[in-house]
Amino acid sequence: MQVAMAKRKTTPLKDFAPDGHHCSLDLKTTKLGMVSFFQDLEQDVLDEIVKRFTATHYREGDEIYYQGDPAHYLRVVVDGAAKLLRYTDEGKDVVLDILNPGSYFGSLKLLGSDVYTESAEAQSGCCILSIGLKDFREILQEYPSVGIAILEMSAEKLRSSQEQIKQLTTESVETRIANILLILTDKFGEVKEDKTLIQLPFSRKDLADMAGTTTESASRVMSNFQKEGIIETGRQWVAIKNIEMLRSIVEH
Amino acid sequence: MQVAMAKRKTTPLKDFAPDGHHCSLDLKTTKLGMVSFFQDLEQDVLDEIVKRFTATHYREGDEIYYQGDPAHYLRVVVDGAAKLLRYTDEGKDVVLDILNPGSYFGSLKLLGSDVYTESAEAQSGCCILSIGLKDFREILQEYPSVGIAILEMSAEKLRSSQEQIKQLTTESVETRIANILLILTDKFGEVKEDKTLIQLPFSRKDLADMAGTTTESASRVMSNFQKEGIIETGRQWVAIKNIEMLRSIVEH
DNA sequence: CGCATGATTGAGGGCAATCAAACGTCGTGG
DNA sequence: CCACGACGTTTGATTGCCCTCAATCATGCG
Repeated sequence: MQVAMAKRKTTPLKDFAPDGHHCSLDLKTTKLGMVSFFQDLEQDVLDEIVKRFTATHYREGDEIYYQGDPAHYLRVVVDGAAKLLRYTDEGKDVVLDILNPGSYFGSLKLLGSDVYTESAEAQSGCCILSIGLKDFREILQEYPSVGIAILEMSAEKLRSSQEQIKQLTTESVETRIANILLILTDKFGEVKEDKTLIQLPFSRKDLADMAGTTTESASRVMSNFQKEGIIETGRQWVAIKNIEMLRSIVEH
Repeated sequence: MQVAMAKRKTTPLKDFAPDGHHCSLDLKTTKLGMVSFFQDLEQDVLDEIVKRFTATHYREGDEIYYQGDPAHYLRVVVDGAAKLLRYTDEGKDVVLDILNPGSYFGSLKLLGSDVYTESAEAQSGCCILSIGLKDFREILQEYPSVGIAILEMSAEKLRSSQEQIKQLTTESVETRIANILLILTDKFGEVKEDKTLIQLPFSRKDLADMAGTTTESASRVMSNFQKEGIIETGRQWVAIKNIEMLRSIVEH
C-alpha cells in the first residue's frame, strides 16, 4: 500500500528572473573570475578582461545560436544553464551538453572563419557573456596561462564526450539515465534536508535527448526510480533521495 | 549466377616493417612538419623542436599506453596507425578514434598530473613520436602559434566526437558502418584502378567496436555491402568500389 | 475552471544482440 | 608441400530491449 500523503508536486525550482534582469558588472567580474581559465589572473587584469565581454540575458527556451550560423564568439555561462544540441533531419534532437556557470561554449576557431556545428539554447533563464574571437585571441597572446587553462578544459570536454560514447554503446537506458542524474546532481545539485534538488528545469524529453532514448522510455525509468524511492520528481524537476542507489546502478 | 572468377583474397595491404624498423631523423622532421600544429614554423625552428621528441616503433597490436597509467607524454603519429580505445568491465571494447599520421594523442594535462582515461594500441606497425609535457609546455610558451593550432585541433576532435554521439543515438548500424568506412577512406584511402583500398588492417571486431555494435552485426552489414558491389573485402582489409552508394546510405 | 502541455502507462513490433555452428584463410610444423 | 590448428568471418535461429503508436492522466497557467 502506498504512502497516503499527498505529495507536493508544484515546482520547487527557483525562478531565474524571467526578464528585465541584467547581470551587474560586479556579478560579471565575480563569476568570470570563477571560470577556471581566468582563475590565475590578478584582480586588476581580470577587470580589464571583463570589459571586453558583453553580457546578455536569455529567458528559458531562447535560442542563443543555431547550428550553421557563422561562429564569431566565445561564450561563458555566468548564471543559469544552457544546453548544446544538434537537431537532426528526422526531428530527433541530441543534447550534447548541459552547461553550468563557469563553462565556456561557442567557437574557438581563432584562425579563419567557421560556422557552429551545434545549437545552443537557454535551458533556464541565464546570463551569458560573449567575446569576439579577435579580442579573445589578443587575450590569449597576452596571457599564456589562459591558453593553457582552456586547453585543459577542452581536453576535459573531449573526455566526457568520449565517456558518453562509451555509455551509449555499452550501457542500458536505465544505466545511462542514472548516470545523467548523477552528472546533473554534480552540476546543479542543491542539498535540502533529506534530498538533493537538481536546480534545473528539464523535461522527460530533455532527459531522453541526453540519454539517446525516447520520452516514453525515459518516463518509464523515472517512474521506476520513483517507485523504488530513489528520486522524487514532478513536472520539469527532479530531486535525488538516494544517491547511493543511483551510483550502484551505474557501477554494476 | 555469380561471377566465376576466383577473387584474390590475400591481403593487398602493405607491410609496415614488422620489426627492426626505425624512423630516420629525416622522416621524423618531414612528418612532424606535416602535423598541423607545427606547420607554420620555420625549418630551423622545426629542427630544434624535433630534437625534443623521441621516436618509437610499435608492431601491430602493441600496447602504447594503458588506461589508468600516469600520463606524462604527448604523442604524434608519424607513420602507420594507432587506435584509442576504452576497455569496459564486461569485456566490451569501445574504439574512440583511429589515428592517422599527423594526429596527436596522449595527454595535454600541462599543469598537475593525470592518468590516461583511454588506452592506445598500434593498429598497424607504426612510428610514434613522444614528448614530455614539460618540454611541450616550453614550446607552447615560446611559439604561441602552436598553442592556437592545437586548440583548434582539439576543438575539431570534440566536434567529431559529438558527431559520433549523434550517429550512435539516431542512426542504424548499417548507416554507422557506412559512415565509418567513409571516414577511414578519407584517412587511409589509397586509390587503385577501379577502387579505393583502405590502407589499414582492421577486423570485423574493430569495425564493430568503432560502430558500437557486435562482430556479427558488422559482418552482416559488410556481407550485404559486398553483395551489392559497394565494397570488396577480405580478412582484415576493405576496398571501396562505389563510394557514392556509401554516401547515399549515410545521407538518407 | 478549462485548456495546453508534460508525464504516464499499455500493447505490439522490429532491429540488433545473443547463442550457436560452420566455413575460409593464414601461419606453422611435420 | 600438405595437413593441421588458430583465428577471423559468415550465417542461422532465437531472444529481448527499447522504439513506436496510442490513449489517458496530471499540472499549471490563463
